[in-house]
Parts: sequence; C-alpha cells; structure tokens
Amino acid sequence: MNSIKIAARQPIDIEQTLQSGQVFRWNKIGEWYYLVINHNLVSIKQESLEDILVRSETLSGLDLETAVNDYFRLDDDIEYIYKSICTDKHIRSAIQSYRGLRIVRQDPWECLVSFICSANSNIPRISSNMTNLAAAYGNKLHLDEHSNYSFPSPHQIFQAGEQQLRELKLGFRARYVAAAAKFVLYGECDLDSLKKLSYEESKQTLTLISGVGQKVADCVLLFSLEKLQACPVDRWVRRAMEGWYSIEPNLSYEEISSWAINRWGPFTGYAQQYLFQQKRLEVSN
DNA sequence: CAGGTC
DNA sequence: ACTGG
Repeated sequence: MNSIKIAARQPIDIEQTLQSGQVFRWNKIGEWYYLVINHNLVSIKQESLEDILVRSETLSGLDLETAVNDYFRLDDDIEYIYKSICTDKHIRSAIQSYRGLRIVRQDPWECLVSFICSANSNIPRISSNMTNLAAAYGNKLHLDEHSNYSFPSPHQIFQAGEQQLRELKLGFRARYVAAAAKFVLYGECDLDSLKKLSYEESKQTLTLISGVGQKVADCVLLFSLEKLQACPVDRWVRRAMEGWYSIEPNLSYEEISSWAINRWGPFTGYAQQYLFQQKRLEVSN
C-alpha cells in the first residue's frame, strides 16, 4: 500500500468536485473517496481545503502524485481563475459557496460515453449506466477490501453490441454508445489527439459522432480535452442565464454559449460549472 | 421530470 | 423515442 500527502497550495474540494456532475463512477466509504484514475483504483481523503491524502496499490510516489495532480487539475491557478471570472454577484456567490470545486481532466473515452448517456437523463441514472457498463465489461481492480472496475475500451463496448447495452438500461442511448465505440475503434477519431486541435476543430470532429450534439461535445471538451473555454449549456445553465443574466428564453444554444465565452473568456468553463452547481443545488434547499 | 439528440 | 431515480 502506497500513501502520500499532496499539498495543493490552493483550494481543492474533493466532495464538491466529484458531485458536480462531471464524474459518475466514484464511491465514498467513510471519509475516503474511491475512484479509478488511469486504470488504477485510488482512494482520497480530504485533510484540509488545500491538502489531501492519497492511497493506491498500483501507483506510488511521483507517479501517484502526478496522476492525481493531472486528474484534478491541481496545476490550475484557481485563485487567478476566480479573479478572471468574478464579473458579478452571482459568480461571486457561487465561488464563495463552492470554493475548491475543480474542473477535472478525465479519460476522454469514458467522458464521451458518460455524456452520451446524459441525454434526457439524470445524474443518478447516468451513474447507474456507467457503473453497469464497467461491471459488465471492465477489468476488476482492488484496493483494501474494496473493488471497482476500469472503464471498458471502445473494443470491449463494440463487442458487446447495442442489444446488450440496452439490457444495461441505456435505453435509446445504447445505439449512440455502440456507434461511438465503432467510430473511435476504427480510427476515424483518436480522442486524445483532439487536445492538439483548436476548440472549434475538435468540437466539429466530436459532433460527427451520432448522439453527440453541441452540449455533449462541450462537456467532453471541457472535462477531458482541456478546452476550458467550452461552455456546456444544459437546462440548469440555461435557467441560470435567464434568471440571473436576463438572457432571452428563445436564444439558441450557440447564442448562449458564445455570449458566455464573450463575457468570461478563456475560463468560461469554470464559470459555467459554478453557475451549474449553484442553480442545481438551490432548488433542493 | 431528467447535464439532449436525431 | 426508453425508463428509472
């Protein structure tokens, strides 16, 4: 067992980050969060707002620190980002409530499947879909007495086929997930290589996939392909824009998204994530 | 009714 | 159009 402490020197809130609708396969057991990073089962405990403990069987030392740093984007200068997006009282209030919430850098293939599954669904159901996929076709990983699965490859999901995916309760999304697996598997699109392209070019490539429209593409770009200006506009973000920024209800996705990018600049994705969290959680209070 | 898409 | 939290 390898155990290290990471001093982020800036706010990192593991709970807020994991429950902000970016990541769908993690468990909390006691004070420890278990999640899979690069095919390694890792557990994380929050020590303070800037310090975390990390444990793993398969990664150690610098490899473990690097994996966790990359995943939670701990190299982002979050205080600078806060300053650059803090244009008004609504953002200020959201930052105050959710300080330490990070945009993650997750595996692009798992991220793509997650958000194809997000269509007309909800976070508990997306989690269920992703957990079912991993348990059915992934490889089992162990840490302590706990286990989880690596996310199945495009090949493993393509082999499964649409009918089996339907049996995992994906519904009409099964066809899109199967199509995406085929698209990636046959090399029409190497997802990691999209990091090198511009925001516009990589988005255009992603939307070639059936089941991937502007919203799903923006989520994949923001949460896995390092396009921090991407602004996914879902029901909650649209409500936030209409209620707090007097955006007309009939504006198109494109109009809202570019309005946001024009207002918040290169870190619009962070602004979007804080507004999303604020709007989504204010209703349940 | 749900972090949409065709 | 699927369906389950």
